Amino acid sequence: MLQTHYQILRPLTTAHLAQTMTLLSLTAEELHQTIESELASNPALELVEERRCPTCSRLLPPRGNCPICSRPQGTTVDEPIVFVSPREDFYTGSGISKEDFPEDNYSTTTEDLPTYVLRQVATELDPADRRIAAYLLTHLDEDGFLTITVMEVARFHHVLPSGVEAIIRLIQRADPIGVGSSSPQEALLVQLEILAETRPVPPLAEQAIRTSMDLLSRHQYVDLARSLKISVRQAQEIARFISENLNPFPGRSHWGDQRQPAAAATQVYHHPDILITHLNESSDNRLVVEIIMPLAGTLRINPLFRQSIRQASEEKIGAWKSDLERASLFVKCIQQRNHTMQRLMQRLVILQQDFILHGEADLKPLTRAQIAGELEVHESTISRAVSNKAVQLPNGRIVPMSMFFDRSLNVRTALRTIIEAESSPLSDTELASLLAKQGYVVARRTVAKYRAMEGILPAHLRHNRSTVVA
DNA sequence: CTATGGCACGGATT
DNA sequence: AATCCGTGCCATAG
Repeated sequence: MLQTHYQILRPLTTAHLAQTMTLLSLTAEELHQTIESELASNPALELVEERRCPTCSRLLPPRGNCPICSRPQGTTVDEPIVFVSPREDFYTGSGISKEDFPEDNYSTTTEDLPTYVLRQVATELDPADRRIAAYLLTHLDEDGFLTITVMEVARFHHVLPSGVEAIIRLIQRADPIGVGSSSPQEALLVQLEILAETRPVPPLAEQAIRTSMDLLSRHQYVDLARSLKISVRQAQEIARFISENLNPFPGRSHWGDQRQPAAAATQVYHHPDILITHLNESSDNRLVVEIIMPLAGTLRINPLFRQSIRQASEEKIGAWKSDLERASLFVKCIQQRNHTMQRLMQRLVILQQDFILHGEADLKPLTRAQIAGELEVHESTISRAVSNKAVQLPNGRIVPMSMFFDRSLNVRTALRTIIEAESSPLSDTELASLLAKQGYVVARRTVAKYRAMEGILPAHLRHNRSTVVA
C-alpha cells in the first residue's frame, strides 16, 4: 500500500498525503512554478549547487552517481534505466518555451517565439505600441494563443481596446500566421484570410470554420455537409483544404494529417514530462527513461536556518518552526512524487515496450487499475500520475501519457491499415469480421465509431483515393 | 434490404 | 460519484 512508502520516510499525516497527491498530478512545468514560489516564500528551503557527471556532464539527480555512466551498458532492452533527471533548462524564461531539447523536431525557430514575432512587427510600430506588442507576446501559451483578453491589456496600458486590437491584427499576420489569436478558430480565420490574398480558396471554407468548427475538428464530414447544405464530397474537400493549408495551433506544428508525421488530431502537446530515449541513440540499446525534474540542483532544508532557530527570539520561533516543518514536508513530498513516478515508469515502459519501440499497433490494452495493483498503490495515485502528463517517445513524438492506457488505439490502427490497403470500400460489417480475424473482436457498431474517430468516411463515400486540391 | 448514424443503457474506469 | 466506452436497438437513407 501507499502507506508502506510513507512509513519509510516519515509517519503518515493527512497533510503529507494531500500534498503528495497534489504534487503528483502536476506537470513538470507546473511543478517548476510551485517549487519556485515555495522557494521564494520559505526561508527554510534552499537549492543547493547542481552536480554534474564528470564524464558525460549531465546534471545529476539529487543522490547517487550518474545513472547513465555508472551502469553497465548492456544491450538488454528489457530493463529500462529509469531515473529522475534535473532539467532546469526546460523551463527558464517567463513561462515561454524556448526550443526544447536537441532531438525536438517540433520547434522550428531557434530563438523563442515572442522575440521572433516581435522582431517582425517592431518596425511597424511606434515605441508605445511596441511595448504593448511585447506585453501581448509575453502572454502567449505554447500553442501561440493569447492568455489574456483585449480588455485586460487595454486597461493595463491605458489605451483603447481598438488600439490593442489593431496591434493584435498585426501580430497575427506575422510569421507563424495566426499567432496571437485567442482560439484555434480565430487563428484559422486569419490564416484563411491571408491565404485568400494570394490563392483561391474554397468559397465555404470561411463559413465552415466560423460556424462548424467543432464538426471540423472532429472530422464529422457528414454533419458538416448537412450544416453547410453541401454534398459530403465538398465538405470533405473543404476539410482537406483546411487541414493541409492551415494550422489551428500557430505556435506549434501541424494538425490532423492522417499520414506520417505523427501529431494526434485532437491535441498538440507542449513540454514532455518524461523523456524516453535509447541509450547512445542507437535503437538496439536499452531504453533510458528520464523523469523531468525542473530544477538545476537539489532541494533541501537550509542547515543555517535550522541552526539559527535555536537562537531565535521567543516571538519568532513559532513562525520559523512552521517554516521548517513546511520545508521538510515539501522536500519529502517531492521525493515521494519522484519515487512514485519512477516506479510507475519502470513498470509501464516494460509493459508497453512494444508500443514504445514499434508504434501504436503494438499498444497493449492496459488499465490504470492494473498497474496500481502491481505497484500496490491506490488507483487514484496512478490516475493523478498519468493525467495531464506528456511523454516524448524515442522517435520524437510527444504523446499524452494517457495514450499508454488507450484501450482501443491498437484496434483503430489495425482498422486504419485495413482500410488503407482495401481495393474496394469495405462495409463496417466486413471490417468487423476482418478485424476479428486479426484477433480484435469488436461489434460492428464499434467499428463505425472507430472510423469516425479516425476521420474515415463511410464505405459508400470512400472510393476515390485522391481528391483534388483547390 | 443493407449500411450507417443516433440515442441510450450498463458496465468499466477514473 | 462522475465519466467514458462498447454495444444493442431503431430510424433513416440509399
